[in-house]
Amino acid sequence: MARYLITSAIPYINGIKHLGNLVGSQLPADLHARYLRGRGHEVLFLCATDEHGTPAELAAARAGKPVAEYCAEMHAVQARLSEGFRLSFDHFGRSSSPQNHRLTQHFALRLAEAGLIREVVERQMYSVADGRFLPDRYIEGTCPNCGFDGARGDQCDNCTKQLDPTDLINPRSAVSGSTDLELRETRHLYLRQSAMRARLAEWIDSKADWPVLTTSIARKWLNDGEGLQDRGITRDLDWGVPVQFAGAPWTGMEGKVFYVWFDAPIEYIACAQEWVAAGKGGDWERWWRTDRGAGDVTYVQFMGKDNVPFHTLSFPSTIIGSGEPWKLVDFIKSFNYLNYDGGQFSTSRGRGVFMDQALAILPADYWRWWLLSHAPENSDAEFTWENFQASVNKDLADVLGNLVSRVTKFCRAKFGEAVPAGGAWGGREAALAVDLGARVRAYEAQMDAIEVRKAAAELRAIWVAGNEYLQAAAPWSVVKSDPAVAAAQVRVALNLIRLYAVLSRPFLPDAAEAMMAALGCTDWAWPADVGAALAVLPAGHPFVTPEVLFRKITDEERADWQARFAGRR
RNA sequence: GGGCCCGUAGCUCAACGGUCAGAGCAGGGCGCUCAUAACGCCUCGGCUGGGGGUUCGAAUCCCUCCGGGCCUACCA
Repeated sequence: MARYLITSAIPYINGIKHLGNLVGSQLPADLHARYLRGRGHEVLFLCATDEHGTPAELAAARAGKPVAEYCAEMHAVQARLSEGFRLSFDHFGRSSSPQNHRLTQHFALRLAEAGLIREVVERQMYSVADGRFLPDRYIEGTCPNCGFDGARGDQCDNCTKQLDPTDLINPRSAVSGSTDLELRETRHLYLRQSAMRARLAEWIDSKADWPVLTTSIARKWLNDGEGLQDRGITRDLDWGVPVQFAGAPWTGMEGKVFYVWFDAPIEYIACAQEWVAAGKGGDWERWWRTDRGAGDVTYVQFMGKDNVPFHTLSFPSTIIGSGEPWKLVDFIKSFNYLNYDGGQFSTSRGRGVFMDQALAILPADYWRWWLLSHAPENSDAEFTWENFQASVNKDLADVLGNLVSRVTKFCRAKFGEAVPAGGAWGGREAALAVDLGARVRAYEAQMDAIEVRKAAAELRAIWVAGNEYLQAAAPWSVVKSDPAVAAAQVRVALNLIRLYAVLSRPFLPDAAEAMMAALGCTDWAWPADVGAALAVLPAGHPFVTPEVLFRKITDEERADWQARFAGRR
């Protein structure tokens, strides 16, 4: 039994996430966590909401609420949706927690003591009317290059030219529209990532088994131009972790907070402290401090590709730079983007399916199966309703659901609702055990490697093997001439259902529970020996014929949903 | 502009430089009748985006062109 620490990139607080966000981090992280638990390992699976930053403040303002109140409400909403998707976090924390405040300030202090913090005076756009500094992208104006009127201070969306806010003609605040803007001097803390470059490069180079997506993005930032740049880790905002605190080695930082990307990864650690504070665990240090027992922990992070630089460079700089024995990530699984029906998911335009809408249409398992079996691992993937309908109907309803249905109903009709006695295994049953044994080992290999699509394909093949066996054994024919042989066949088939529940549980937690409940079984032991696993349910063991596990999606529904989610939420 | 990823069957995707490029879905045929008109078997389907090169051998490595996507440091 090994120990695994698993974190999912923490979703931003300002709204309900869409299916692309879900499949990019939380869902595959949950798959991995459930699988490892199923194998009997000790797992700590953490996630949280990322609550600081300008967008949170503006979203709260739009909602007419204090930002703390807004974040508390949205955290509850996201927590509820996480439960709806059966995301099995051991704790779902908040980056605004007191634990994260303390820890973020602690890291800043340690980094300063290590000489890795420097102060920089820079000039930022200040909006007098809004009473705040504005990030570049919150300044709008006319592009000096193409004349487009809606250009942002960081880039023109029309001609894609990189801009500085001062380049814009007639600049205005994107928040209020005010043109009363001025450049003001402001002092900020920078993390001297450049000083860590060689060490980070060596570390990345040692990770030969990481996804190309992960290492190529990291190398790009390490080597591009003049190499890894120092990064500002503070901002002129109210909402966040204060930069000026008792014991801080700098002065005059009142009114500033740490940049969200500094404190957000630290929340991975703080979340473990929250987990203890919530009474769910007794010791967070054995997961995070290599001097307190975390030396044998395997730490795996899941994230979308946009998060990779922060997890491969910034956060490791923080961890390593502290000089303290914190656990460093062992494997970073990153994902490409999921597109929606020929374009991108769009929160602002309401294009695509969002987590709340998805659950209002169909139960979690339907979405989990499609999203995971189509996870954007090697390139961007695309959600289409046709594909979704085909996968759900074929894989879940026909191959798995119908198998459960045909076995239990046949048994009920011929032998009653209990595992039938009599007969013995023949060559076909032995061959099935051998075949499934090999497939289960292949499935484990893909799951161990976090090859999500390939694991899903292997699981499906395991389901299909059950239908092949039934077709070849044909107990509905055999029962007429040799009921004892048919009984042995049905006994195997009923045990197949239990085996499939155990194997499918990481992908389909609810369906797995329903299958086990129908069988009246609570033995979730992972099948080390498939032959033995096919004899767990003994003759005479009662069961209940379950309801339909997965219903089919009709053409009418598909057309309806297609129209409903095309845009304008 | 620079960098990275991708391009394989109608669709979604596999394939450490090494049998005849494979699966699922869709299409066609046959079988079965326990089951959610479900299941099984067989079958059709490819100039691996184009062109050059390296090699005994290329989907795979190199060059180039075409097409798609992403990143480019103040959105997170």
